[in-house]
Amino acid sequence: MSDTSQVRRYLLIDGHSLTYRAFFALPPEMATASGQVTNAVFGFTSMLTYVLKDLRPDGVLVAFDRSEPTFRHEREPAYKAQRESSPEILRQQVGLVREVLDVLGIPTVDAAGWEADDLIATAARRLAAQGCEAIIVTGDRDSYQLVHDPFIKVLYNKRGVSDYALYDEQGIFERTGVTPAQYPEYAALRGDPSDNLPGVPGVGEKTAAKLITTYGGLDGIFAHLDAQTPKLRESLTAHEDRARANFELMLLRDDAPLDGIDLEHLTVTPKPTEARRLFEFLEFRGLTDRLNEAMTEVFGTSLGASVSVDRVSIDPVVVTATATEVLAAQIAKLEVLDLAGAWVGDPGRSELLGLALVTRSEAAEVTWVPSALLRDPAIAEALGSHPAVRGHDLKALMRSLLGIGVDLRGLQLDTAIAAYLIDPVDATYTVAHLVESFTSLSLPAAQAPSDRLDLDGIGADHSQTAAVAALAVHHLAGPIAERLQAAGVADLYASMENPLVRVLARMEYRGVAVDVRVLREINTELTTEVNQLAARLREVAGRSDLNLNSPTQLRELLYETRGLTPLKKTKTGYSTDAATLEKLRDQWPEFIEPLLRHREVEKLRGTYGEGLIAEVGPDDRIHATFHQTVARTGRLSSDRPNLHNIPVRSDAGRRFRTAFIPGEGCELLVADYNQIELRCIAHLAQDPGLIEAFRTGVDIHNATAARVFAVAPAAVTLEQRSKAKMVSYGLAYGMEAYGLAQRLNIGTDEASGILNAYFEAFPNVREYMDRTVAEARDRGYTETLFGRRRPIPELSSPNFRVRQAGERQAMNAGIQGLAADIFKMALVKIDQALEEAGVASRLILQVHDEVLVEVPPVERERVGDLVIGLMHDAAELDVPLEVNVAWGANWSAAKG
DNA sequence: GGCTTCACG
DNA sequence: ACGTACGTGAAGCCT
Repeated sequence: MSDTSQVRRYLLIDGHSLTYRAFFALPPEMATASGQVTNAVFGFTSMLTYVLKDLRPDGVLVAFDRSEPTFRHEREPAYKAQRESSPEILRQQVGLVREVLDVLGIPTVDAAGWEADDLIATAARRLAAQGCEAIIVTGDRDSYQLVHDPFIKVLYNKRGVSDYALYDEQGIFERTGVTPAQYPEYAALRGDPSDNLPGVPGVGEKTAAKLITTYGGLDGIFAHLDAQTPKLRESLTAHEDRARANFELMLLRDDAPLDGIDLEHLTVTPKPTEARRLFEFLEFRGLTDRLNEAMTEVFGTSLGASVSVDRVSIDPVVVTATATEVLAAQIAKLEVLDLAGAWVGDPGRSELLGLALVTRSEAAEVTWVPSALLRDPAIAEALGSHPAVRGHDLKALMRSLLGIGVDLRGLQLDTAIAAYLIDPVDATYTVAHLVESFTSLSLPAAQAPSDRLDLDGIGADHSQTAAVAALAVHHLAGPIAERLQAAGVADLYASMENPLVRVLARMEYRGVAVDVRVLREINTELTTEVNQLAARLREVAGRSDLNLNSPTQLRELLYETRGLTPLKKTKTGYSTDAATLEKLRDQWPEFIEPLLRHREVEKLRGTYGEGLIAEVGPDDRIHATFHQTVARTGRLSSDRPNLHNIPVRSDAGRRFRTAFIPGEGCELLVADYNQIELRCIAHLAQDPGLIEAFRTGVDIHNATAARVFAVAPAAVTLEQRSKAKMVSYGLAYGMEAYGLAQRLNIGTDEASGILNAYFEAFPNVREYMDRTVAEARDRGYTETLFGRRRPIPELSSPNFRVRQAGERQAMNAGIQGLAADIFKMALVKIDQALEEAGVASRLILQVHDEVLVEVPPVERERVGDLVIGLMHDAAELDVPLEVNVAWGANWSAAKG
C-alpha cells in the first residue's frame, strides 16, 4: 500500500482517450464466446492494471466526455469524428469500461458540455492547490499544458496499451522544446494531427518551438513577422486567425463542475461479487488475476477474499470416551454438517486419513477428525444419522467411510452433482472451480511447508486441504442451492441424484466378485492365439518387425506396399478400421482375415484380459468408480475399470462374462429393460403405431418391418427385420440415409427409401424429432421428462456441420436422457427397497439399462419380484416398461 | 496429449 | 462440396 507519510498521489484518467487508444491497439476479433467484442474494454482494463501497479496511487478518478454535443468546441477530436465508422462496437465498450470502473469502485466523472480534458484540468489544479500529486493518464497531448512541478505530471500513452512516458516539466520541454505553459501556443502553431487540428502550414515541431521560445508567444511572433523568412512570414500572416482560434481551443478550462466528487477522498472500494460476475462475462481470466493482484497491492482491497481457515482444532490423538462423546454431541448439534475427506492417494480408493468438518462457520473453524476417531461408535453414529450433510463429491467419502463402519445417510447437498445438473456440459466440477463461479471468494494458494499443521507427521497438509474444502462447501451451499432452483432442477436433484449418491457408493464399496482363475485362463488362451496370429501375419506380410498395433505401419503396408485401394480417410491418413478392412478383405484375404481376428483378440486380451486382472482387489472383487457428473445426457459412466463395456456381442468376448460371479452363497440376478430407448421414443413422440406395438407386446422389430415394408407380420423376412431394427436404433441418434446405407451395406437410395417408409409408417416420430430440435434451438437446451437439462450451444454455431451435429445431439438427448432418468429412479428405488426389506441382497452393478444383484437363494423370489416391480414402475409412460430377468452362476449364464 | 480403434448401451 | 449415429472409457501408437 502507498506510504501515507508521503504526498498523496492521485491518478486522473481520461477514460475516452484511453478506451479509444485501446480500441485501435487490439484486434477487433477479440470477443467473448457470446460475441461481445472486448478489445477496447480489455485494453483499457489492462492499461489500468499497469498504471495502478507502476504508480501505486492513493486514489483514482476517471473522467469521460458527455455524449451530448459540446457547446464550446467546434472541432471534433479524431475519435469522435470517426464515430460513424468505428461506431457501435466502440461505444458499447465505453459503456463496458464504465461498468468495469463501477464494479472496481473507481470514481468517475462527466458533465454535460464538458470534455474529459477540462474535468481533469480542474481536478488536477485543485489537487495541486492542496499539495497533492496528480498524474494525468491520457493519450491526448492537450494535458501537457497542465504539467507543474512537483504537483502535476502527465503519463502519456504513446502507443499500444503498455507504452507510456511520464512527463514532468523537464520532460515536456525535452519532448516538445517548450514549457507546459507555452504548450497551447506551440500546439496552436503546429496543430495536432491526432486531435484533428490543423496548424499553420510550414510550421512543424521545431519551428513552432523555436518561434515560441524566441518571441515568448503568439503576440510576440505576430509582432515580429518581419524577422521571419518570406515564406514563413507569408504562411503565418495567412493563418494568424487559425492560430489564434487554435489557441483558444487548446486552452483547458479549470472551472469545470466536479459535482459529487470529493477530491480529498478518491477512494477505491471494489464490489467483489459484481466484479467477478462482470469479469466472468468479459472472460478476463488472466487479467482478472493481474488486476486483483494490483488492487490488493495498491489499495489492500481485493476483488475477492479467499476461503480462509481461522483455526483447525485437532482432537486428541488418544481417543478417550469423553473426547468422542463431546465430539459426537457437537456434531449432533450442528444444523448442517459440511465436511470433506482427506486421502493419501485416490479419493475413495486409498486409505482415508480423516475428515474435516466445519464446526463453527462464523469463526471459520474446522475440526479435523482423524480416521482412528471415526471408528468410534458414538462418532460413527453422529455422522451417520446427521440429516443435513453437505460436501463435494461425497460418494468417494461415503465409500471410504463404509469401510470403517460409518454410513453417511443424511446427504443433503453434493456440490459437484448439483453443479453438474446446473450445467452438465461444463465438465469442470472441482471445488476451486465452483468457488470461482458461484461465490466471490477464491481458494487460497497451497500452504507453504512452514505453515503446515503438525499432526504427528501424518496427513499434515492433507488436513489443511480438507479443511479448506469443507469451508468452501459451506460457502458454496447457499449459492448452489439457489441456482439449482433457478435452473429448474432442484426436484430432479432431490428426488433422484441426491439419493443416488449413496446407492452408487454402496455399489462401489461392495464391488463385483470375479473369478480370477477364469480371467487368467481366458487371458492365456487369448495370448496364445494373438502370438500365433502375429507370427502368421508377419510371415504373410514378409515383415518380421511389423507392429500390428500400429495404424501407421498397417497403413503403409496396405496402401503403399500392397497398393490396396484406400476407402476411408481419418485426420491423419487412410483408415484401417474393421469396417474398412472388411471391404478390402477380398483384395488380400490371406492377410486381412487373420488381421481382423488379431485385432479382435488383441483388443480382448489387452483391454479385458490384462485390464480386468489388474483391477481385481485383494477381496477378489472389482470396485469400479461410477461417475455421476460426466455424461452429458444424464447417464452414468464407469472407470477403473469401465464395467459398461464388458464384451457380449462376440463369442470370444462373451467369455469374460463368465468370470463375473455372485459372492459366496449367492446367485446372480440380472435384470434389464427391454427396448427402453424405443419405448421412450414411442412415448415422447406419442406415435400411435409404436405405442400400439408396445402395448400388444409383439416383436417390435418384426412389427416395424411389417409396416415399413408393407407386408404382413408373418411375411417379414429376417433381412427386413434386421433393417427395421437398424432404422429404429439409428433414429435415436438422428441417423441419415447415408449412415444407414453404410451400416446396412446398401445403396443410399435404398436406405433413403427405407427411412421415408419408416417416417410414413410412424409420422409422429419425425414430428417429434423436428419439434425437439426446434425447441432446443429456441431455448438453448433440451429437457427430459424429468427436467434434466442439457445445453446445446452447437445449435447456434455458424458452422453447418457443427450445427447438424447439435441437431443430432438434441434429438438423442431427450431419448437417451429419459432412459437414463428412468433407470436412475429404478436404482434408487431398488436399493431403498432392499434396505427396507432388511435382506442381504445387494446391488452390485449397473450397465445403463441393466442391473446385477447378488441374492442369497432364500431371498430369490422376494428380491426377484421386487426388482422387476420397481423397474417396471420406475416411470409412468404411455407404453409399458418391460423387464427381462435372468438368474445364473455368472453374468454370462444369466444372460438370456 | 492427440489420434485411432473398439468394447458396451 | 462436405460429411454423414448418440453416449461413454481404455489401450496402444506417435509426436
